[in-house]
Parts: sequence; structure tokens; C-alpha cells
Amino acid sequence: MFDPMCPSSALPFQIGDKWTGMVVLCLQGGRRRFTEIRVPLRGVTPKVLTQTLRAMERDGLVVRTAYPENPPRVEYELTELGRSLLTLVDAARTWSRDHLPALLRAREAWTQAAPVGQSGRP
Amino acid sequence: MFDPMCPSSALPFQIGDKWTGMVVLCLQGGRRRFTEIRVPLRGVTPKVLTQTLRAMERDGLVVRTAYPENPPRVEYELTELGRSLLTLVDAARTWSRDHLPALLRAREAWTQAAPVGQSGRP
DNA sequence: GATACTGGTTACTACAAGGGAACCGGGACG
DNA sequence: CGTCCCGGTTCCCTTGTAGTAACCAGTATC
Repeated sequence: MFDPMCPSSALPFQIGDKWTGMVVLCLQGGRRRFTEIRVPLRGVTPKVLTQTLRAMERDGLVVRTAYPENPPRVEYELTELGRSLLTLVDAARTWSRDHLPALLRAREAWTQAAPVGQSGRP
Repeated sequence: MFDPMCPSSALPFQIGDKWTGMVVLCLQGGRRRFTEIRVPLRGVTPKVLTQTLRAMERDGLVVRTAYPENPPRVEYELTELGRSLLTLVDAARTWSRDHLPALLRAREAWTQAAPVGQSGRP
């Protein structure tokens, strides 16, 4: 899940900063703890994940609930506003499924056949 | 059109790099010349616009046609793949119309009422 | 006393994207 | 001869985003 080597990393669009879209996807199934988000988002460092979650909390996309326990437990959950982003994420995923291969093919053909020139470009 | 002060600049998502989405919108009405794209995208510098258009050409989103005239004339046009992004751009605009005010309200309330503390955050 | 656990924080670094300002080619025009 | 036009290019600098590595608090457990 959320492999950085996945071709969808070449998507020509992005939800929020680099990880916001994945957090939204990860939280669509319900509330999750910090590490339950960090693990599936392969490669995210705690610092960056904290930044992302703080920004999302600020924007009203998630709510953060900290329980006064030990060891600490914190849960994140999408707000209704955050869930509204799911339609957008789904649209992005639909686009990817339907059109990303064509984009990658175009990019591939470019590096192979036209490193320079050919049209009017000097 | 495309005022950088427009609240949609606070969108929590982005099509491609900073200007790609706006270029797609700008080209939805048909082929346009370089300056016809640069002017409505207030604030884009020619360097960055060139970068953006080159990347879109590489990805098969636009086609570039240079006419051997003087002064030079170059036209850009969306490919079918590029036009397919319009659905995504429209979804983004729909989301913005419906939910961006709520996001901005949340952000505003945050800076006013909760610079620190209140929930479990130290 | 040492260790581990969670959910972070801090300091430092690296890299890419973006922006500012100036310049260019080459014909048309005055 | 100088100037304008378009569609760029070049150099340099700022900013933002992300990453690495190390550390922390407070309790529970070994």
C-alpha cells in the first residue's frame, strides 16, 4: 500500500502536500492511530507525518483525539469535510486507472525518440 | 482570471505542478499562443510557463505547433489526454465551490482561537 | 537499574521548484 | 541605423518541502 515505487507516484496532480491524499485514503475506513497511518505510508518520516496531520487538523480535515493513557494513544479521524475529499481522491484514482498508462507511454516515447528537435523546438 | 490572490490558491490539491491545472483550463476553449496563456495566468514568468508547457508536451497533454514566421508564432492545444484532465479539474472546482469556504473558515478559526493547547497537543 | 513503548520534537541538511531580471534571434518596420 | 515583436533562454537567488538522525516524557515491565 502506498509504495513510493508505484507508478501512481507519477500522477499529474496531488491532494494537498505529498502525503495528504494518502492520509485521506488511509483514514477512509475509520479512525486510526499515528503508527497505523505511518506504517502503510511507506517511507514517511514521523516529522513529515506530524506536519501533514497538523496541517489537516488546522484545515478541519481531521480531528485529533489524545487519550491520557500510558503509553500514549492518539487517534485521527476524518471530519465530514475531510470525507468530502474522498470524492476527489476517487476521481483522481479513476483518472489514473483510465489515463495514466497513456501518459507514461507518452513520456517513455519522448525520452526514446525525441531528446531534442523534430518539431520547431531548437 | 487566475488571480494569485484568489482563495482557490488555498486549494488542498494541485493538478501537476503549480500552473498545469490553469493551463488546462486556459486551453479548454481551443488552441492558444504562448502569450495568450501567459497573460491570464497572472504572475507566471516565461521561464516557468515554458517549463510547464514542456513538461505537458512530454507527457502528451498538449501539442506544440511552431509556425516558421516572423515574428514567431507558436500555438498550444490540448490533446485528448489533456482534455481528459478537464473532468478532474472540474471535480476540483466543484469541490472548491462546495467546500473551500468551510476549509478557510476552519483555518481562520484556528489562527484566532487555538494557537496552542486546548486538545491534547502540548 | 535498564529497557521498551508511543507519539512525537528538535536540529541540521538536501534538493527541487519557483521567481526576478536581463538578454537573445531575426525579420519587419520606421 | 534603431526599434519593435514573439517566444523564449540564461544566470542567480529565495523558498518550501522533505529527509536523516537523534532525542524526549512518563509509565510499565524485566
